[in-house]
Amino acid sequence: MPNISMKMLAKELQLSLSTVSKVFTDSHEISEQTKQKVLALAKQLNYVPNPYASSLRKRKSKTIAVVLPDVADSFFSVAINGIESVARDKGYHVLIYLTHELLDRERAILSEFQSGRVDGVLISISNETTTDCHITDMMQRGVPVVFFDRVCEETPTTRITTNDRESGQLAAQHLIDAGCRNIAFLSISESLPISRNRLAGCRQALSAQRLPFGADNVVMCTDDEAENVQIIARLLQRPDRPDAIIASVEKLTAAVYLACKQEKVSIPDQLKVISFSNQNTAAILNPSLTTITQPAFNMGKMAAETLFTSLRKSHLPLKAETLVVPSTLIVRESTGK
Amino acid sequence: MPNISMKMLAKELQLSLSTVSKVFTDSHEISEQTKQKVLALAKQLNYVPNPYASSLRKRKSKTIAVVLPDVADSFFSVAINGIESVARDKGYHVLIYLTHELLDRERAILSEFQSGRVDGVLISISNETTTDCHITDMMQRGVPVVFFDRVCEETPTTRITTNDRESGQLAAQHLIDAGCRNIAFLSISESLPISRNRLAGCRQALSAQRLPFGADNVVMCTDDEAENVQIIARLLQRPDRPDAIIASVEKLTAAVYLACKQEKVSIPDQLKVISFSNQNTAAILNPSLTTITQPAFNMGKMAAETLFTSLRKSHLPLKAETLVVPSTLIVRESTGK
DNA sequence: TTTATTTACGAAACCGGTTGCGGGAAATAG
DNA sequence: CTATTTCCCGCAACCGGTTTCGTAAATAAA
Repeated sequence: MPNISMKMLAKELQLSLSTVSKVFTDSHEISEQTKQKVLALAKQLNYVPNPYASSLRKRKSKTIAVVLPDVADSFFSVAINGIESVARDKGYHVLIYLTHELLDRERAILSEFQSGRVDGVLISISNETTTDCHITDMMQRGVPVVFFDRVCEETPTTRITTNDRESGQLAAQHLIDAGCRNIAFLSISESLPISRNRLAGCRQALSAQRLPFGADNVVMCTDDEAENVQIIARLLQRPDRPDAIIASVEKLTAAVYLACKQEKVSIPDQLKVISFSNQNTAAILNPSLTTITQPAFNMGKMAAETLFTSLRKSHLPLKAETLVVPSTLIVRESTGK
Repeated sequence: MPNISMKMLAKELQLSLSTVSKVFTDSHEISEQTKQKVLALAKQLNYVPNPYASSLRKRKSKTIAVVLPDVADSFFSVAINGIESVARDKGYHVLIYLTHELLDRERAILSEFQSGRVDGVLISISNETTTDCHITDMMQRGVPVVFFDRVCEETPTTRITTNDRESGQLAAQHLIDAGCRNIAFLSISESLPISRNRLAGCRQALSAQRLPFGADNVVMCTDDEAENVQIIARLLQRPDRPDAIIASVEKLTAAVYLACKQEKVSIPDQLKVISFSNQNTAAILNPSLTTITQPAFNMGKMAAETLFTSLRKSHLPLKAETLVVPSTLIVRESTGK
């Protein structure tokens, strides 16, 4: 009895259920006079239609899923802002799911979407994800997918990325210009395109200058910050200690600074540091951090807009293309002097 | 045709629809043999039941809403982690909505929940929210609500908070112990209990020491960082410049550091700073930042657990009580020397 | 006046599961 | 050899909107 239904509106107004329903779709079959009566009562009773009844019949949920490795990350949380702003605008609802970088969770989450729960999915894959069959399976079931940031390059759908390769190149070039000759690249995955492309760009910049860049220059990090501090500390203890570090993702920043403090390595005198990061504390770090800042809000927004456009005209499937929103190099003290 | 339904399973196995349905509820009315047959085919075809059909009939959605002012905030993003972990565990789905500190949006969002879209709501109110009628309305429609962090103290439901008052006191006492006598408190709202309680604790600590703390010592900030920098800069230009600042929320931290840099005020020599913050960059700021760190994950987790417990036994409404998870003072350099 | 058309609304099927109830067959009891 | 119970399963109503189709009344066209 708590919630009011169309049936109750209909009975109250001596109208049929279907007439009331048609009022809410603003059908031309209903006279203006009747519409006003129904809408007036609906407003008075604060009527809100049951979304699931509608979803069931219309076979669309007006809901999308956002699947992320983690939300405690400036990039992802700002991207959510972008997504939510578009969704609200278009009248969509947003379900959020976290994989915590686990492929199994990612699979389990996506498998639930084969039943109409969502009209589409925005996903940034986990760093364990090297195959895409769980994603293509879902697409074949009719659930459109748009990747953002952490994409699967071979999956035939739209991908929103930033210019990872150019950014890696830009970062390395910036360090070279600052006089660095032995640059270490901190990675979190060998398979993720963002990692690989940023690394590739970095490598390209170095080889263009005929600077050496071997396997030793690439350091694989983990998901555990304390562990990363140790990994970086060992890097700093090497006889051929690097004179610069590129942190390929935001969450490695703290580990770099902490390892430097621990090993008494001074930034930027002994080591220059640049990080891919959206942290708004970059400017107030000690020293302030030079960053490659990704357009998180716009990437989220664009991913959502792309998906909604495809949903509106569902005969038009998502093109297998990569849309690139460029990042920005923000030079601060950590690469200065 | 893409999605398979129970009807298709039933036809394939020469069983009735209801029999198949009962298999999935593990009904005692169905023989073990039949169950195995149905489950085997379901697994083979990768059958996933339509959640909205079920929601419609059972009048429960297995979905909750999380309503937040913003997600680009360490506290909220970590709290989401806590919420999501519990939700996943209990088989619930999480819809996310952002108010951007706008009461109107908060109202619009909640008004949609009167129709069975969600079984319950977790909310942290906007700083414009001073009345709770949009919330009590929803509760009266049968949608349970649990507040977390930014609560409405007078609304008769469960609230999860941290010990804001004691934390404010602790922060002030810590500054007093460090020799400060003229403490400024940066607030973001006159009405939010978190702001008021933190301020009250601060005031209490000062009056206990017979130290003055008037209206001038409380500085109201805005939602715009550049503006906040100016506000704080003006504060630092006062003839009776404070010797300490308490930033009552995380997002004020950067403004404080930037204003100090701009005004060439040295932390902690000329000004000690303590901030309510969950930022993991606190330790690598210059100087590292003393924080009151809130148990974000556990608060989110507890809010979700409380809601789910109430949902499981729906005859037991949520008690109008406040559950307190204590914060931690982490002393670093910004209050040192 | 008759026929064609438009307008405004209702009846009923439908979306895909859920659930109360009824009944036939086999098993146990009397 | 009946009477009762138990075990399995199907029928059908139901959740709350959506949509197709039919139709009576009003209006236009012939």
